[in-house]
Amino acid sequence: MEDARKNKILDTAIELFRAKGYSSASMQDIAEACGMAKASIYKFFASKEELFTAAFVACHQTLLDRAAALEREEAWLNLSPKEKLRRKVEIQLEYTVANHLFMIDFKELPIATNEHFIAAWKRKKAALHAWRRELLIEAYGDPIEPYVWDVVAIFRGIHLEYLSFVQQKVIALPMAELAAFIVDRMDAVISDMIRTQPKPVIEPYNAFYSYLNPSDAPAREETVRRLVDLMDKRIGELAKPEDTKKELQQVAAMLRAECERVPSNTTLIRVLTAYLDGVPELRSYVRQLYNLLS
Amino acid sequence: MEDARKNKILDTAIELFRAKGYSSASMQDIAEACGMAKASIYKFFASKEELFTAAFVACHQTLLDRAAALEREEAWLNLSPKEKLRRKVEIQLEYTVANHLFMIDFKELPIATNEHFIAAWKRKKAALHAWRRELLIEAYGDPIEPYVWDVVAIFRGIHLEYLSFVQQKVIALPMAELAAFIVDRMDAVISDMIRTQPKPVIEPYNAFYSYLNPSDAPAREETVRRLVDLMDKRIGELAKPEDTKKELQQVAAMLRAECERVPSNTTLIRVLTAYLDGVPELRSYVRQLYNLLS
DNA sequence: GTCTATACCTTGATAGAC
DNA sequence: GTCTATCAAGGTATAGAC
Repeated sequence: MEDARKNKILDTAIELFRAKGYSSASMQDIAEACGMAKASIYKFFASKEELFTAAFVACHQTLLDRAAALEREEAWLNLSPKEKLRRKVEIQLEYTVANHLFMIDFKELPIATNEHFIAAWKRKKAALHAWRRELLIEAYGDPIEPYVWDVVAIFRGIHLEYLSFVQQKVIALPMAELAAFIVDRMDAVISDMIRTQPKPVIEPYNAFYSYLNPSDAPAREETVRRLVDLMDKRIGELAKPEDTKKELQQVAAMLRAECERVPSNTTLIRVLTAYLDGVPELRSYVRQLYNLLS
Repeated sequence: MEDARKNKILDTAIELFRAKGYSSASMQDIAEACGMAKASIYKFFASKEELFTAAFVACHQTLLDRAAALEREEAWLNLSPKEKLRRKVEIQLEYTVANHLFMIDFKELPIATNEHFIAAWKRKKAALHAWRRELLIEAYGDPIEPYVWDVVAIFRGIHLEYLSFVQQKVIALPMAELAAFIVDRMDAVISDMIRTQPKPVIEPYNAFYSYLNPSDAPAREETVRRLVDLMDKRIGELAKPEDTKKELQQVAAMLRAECERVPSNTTLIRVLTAYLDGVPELRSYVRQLYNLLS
């Protein structure tokens, strides 16, 4: 049976990657742990990167499967929205504790440049992202729609931070209680947002494309455009003579045009931003613009 | 001037580590970027790990320095507590954007087993952690004291999550506004916690253990002191005869005295802790204490 | 299909001329 | 102090006998 052998390699690889990380877990280690020769692994997986990708995908499937199974349980429909949310958070906590390696940023890993892996990674990331959006909408309904990506971000941030404490084994609490605690905090954040209606930070447009595709060119251009719009608006509010403001706005317009041109003149952009940087009120805009363009 | 050369290596290393990560930035790369031979680097830094540690330390000093500088500004005292908080959050955001590599978990890196690095890492982590606690206490006052570590955790989680969006260049907002947004969300979480008084998840005891670090001598002494205090208090709450508790508290006092003496008698410490370890309720304290002292 | 043995490469680190 | 040249270690991946 070749499948059995392949699965054994995969399971062992998952275990070792989890324990030692990508770089430190060598093919040699995995082969030894499987009780076979290194060359045999290469009969099933063409490279270490492909093996890791397979491990990554297999691991991620688990969470979504478990969440789906939850909804098929008999008692599920009788639960309150909040309790449903809590249950799902609990599952997510448990899953993430076990699969921490596969949840973090892969920026540091050599595999972060492997195209096959990146494709798989993005797919899973998007699925998780959409799933989180779904469960928050289910729990809190339409009112959070305008902020939903901010809500997802805040939820994920809190979740991951507590997770690191769990990882350090300093939380003497069952995951069920931790999940309840997190949900209570989310309650507070969300009801406040619904009441005060702040301007969302993460716009749907960005969340949509960028989470999948951080380096997506059109998305970034759109972001730059919005930032320049904001800066333009801010200039209008400055306590300065009208003609000064007019001039600053012209500079902003030139900057905007230059950013959209392909290829853009980086020297001109530098000069224009340097000019705007002279106005203290605009400095933080300019800085963020720099960040976007670099 | 040897210092100039050393600094050049350090700056280049920081740049390359930031851009490519620890593993992918080779000494070869760094040497080439410096315009010198690889062997020359080894005249200044004994190993790659030491170079990385130096880069890490140099980078971290910046944030705390900048925060300290902020407080010396003239207008500082006239700001409201909330505005002070917002300003500090802004600085932290800007700093963290620039030094992302040095802020993440190093679990995946080979350097995570280097003792020198771990010591430096923990020291900086503890300093940042204490700083965050400080600024939140300053902004919200004593009422948050019981939850302060949870508040810090939630703040850090939200902060890091938004940071990843900044990193992905999808946030069309100056850091000043993002900081204000985050502070508003923290407001909601905190006033809710003050109102509902939930049981904290992260106990001060745990916070010490995970963040205040054994390798930093003064910090460690303080940690030990607080830990013994906590243990002393716990002894007072035991359901035991008064004279038994009295005796246990005497042992704790001796332990405390011995820990503060330099050099301390490790055998005596072992004996004292072993004695306290006989009381089940104190066992987890003893274990952590042992950890701090090892 | 599975093993042994090895080719080949990239690292970090060093020796030794200048 | 700085270079060139080189080493040793450890990694991925493969060739070839069985």
